[in-house]
Amino acid sequence: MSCHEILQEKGHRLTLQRMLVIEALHNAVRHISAEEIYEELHRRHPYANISTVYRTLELLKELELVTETDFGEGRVRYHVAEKGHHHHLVCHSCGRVADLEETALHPLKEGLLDEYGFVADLRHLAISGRCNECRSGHETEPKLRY
Amino acid sequence: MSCHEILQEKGHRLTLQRMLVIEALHNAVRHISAEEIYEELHRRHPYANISTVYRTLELLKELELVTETDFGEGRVRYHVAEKGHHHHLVCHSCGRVADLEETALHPLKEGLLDEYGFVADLRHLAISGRCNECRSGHETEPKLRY
DNA sequence: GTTGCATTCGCAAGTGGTTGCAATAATTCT
DNA sequence: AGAATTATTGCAACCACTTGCGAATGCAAC
Repeated sequence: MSCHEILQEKGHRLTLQRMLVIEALHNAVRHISAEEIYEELHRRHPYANISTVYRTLELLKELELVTETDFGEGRVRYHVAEKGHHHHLVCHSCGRVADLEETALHPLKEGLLDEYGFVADLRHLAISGRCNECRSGHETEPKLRY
Repeated sequence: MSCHEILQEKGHRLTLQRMLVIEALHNAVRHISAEEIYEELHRRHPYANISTVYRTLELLKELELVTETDFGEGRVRYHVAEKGHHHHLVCHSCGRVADLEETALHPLKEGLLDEYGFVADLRHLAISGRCNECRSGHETEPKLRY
């Protein structure tokens, strides 16, 4: 089911602004910022406001259609949930971002449920640290970011 | 070794502002916000500015003397590192915050090191989710917060 | 197609946090 | 103790994001 159908089904209105935000999210190669989404939106709808972008992102998060990740840039990035769940390893030395399979956190999740009865919401987590390349002294420019 | 000694040893100046920020952090019962630290500082040094608080906190973080945790309030809270390391389980239904021993994340940390050679920096993490009380329908007012 | 109405939007102001810069003050050297 | 040096501060402007509010609009009912 598409984002549009889910929005409509839950009683939310399908406005032009929302459709353009969803389109920008789908067209994004990797993780996109609110500002970047706004640029796309603004190009085709010059009167649109960035607060609408933030409100739409908030709605899509609640509906679990997009996930939000803080890579430590001072701004947050968004990703369409259906494109696949994963986490990230962010190196604070070189900025390199590696993807981590969702299953890597399943043991922790199960542990928290068994021990504390706590259902952890671990979606699109960014774990910061120091990557193998930087640790071994071969600091290189990372190829993949965000 | 005290915060004061560590600052001085690393060549940082011991200003009144810094001493008052450190004092506020040590006096805090649990996790304190920058605004709360600023109130303490302002009471005894009316010309002090909140940017100094943020800059001091940034410095203390770099020296690993304080940790920063985002409980999802829209502001971040700080805690003296030497008071003990732990993580937090934050319920997004009732706001209850439970402490989680540092060791609970050791298996994950070791796994990331073995599999990816990645040294994860997992300090004072806030894991959001739904707590046992809320899941069982007995939603109560939480006693402990932050 | 028109009407009615709740939802959504644009705007402007506000919040938490950061930053560039000139003035100030902690430390070092004499 | 006083002068020189340079880290640190206060200030003001800025950034990412949020919010209150009145105006606009998508949608449902006729």
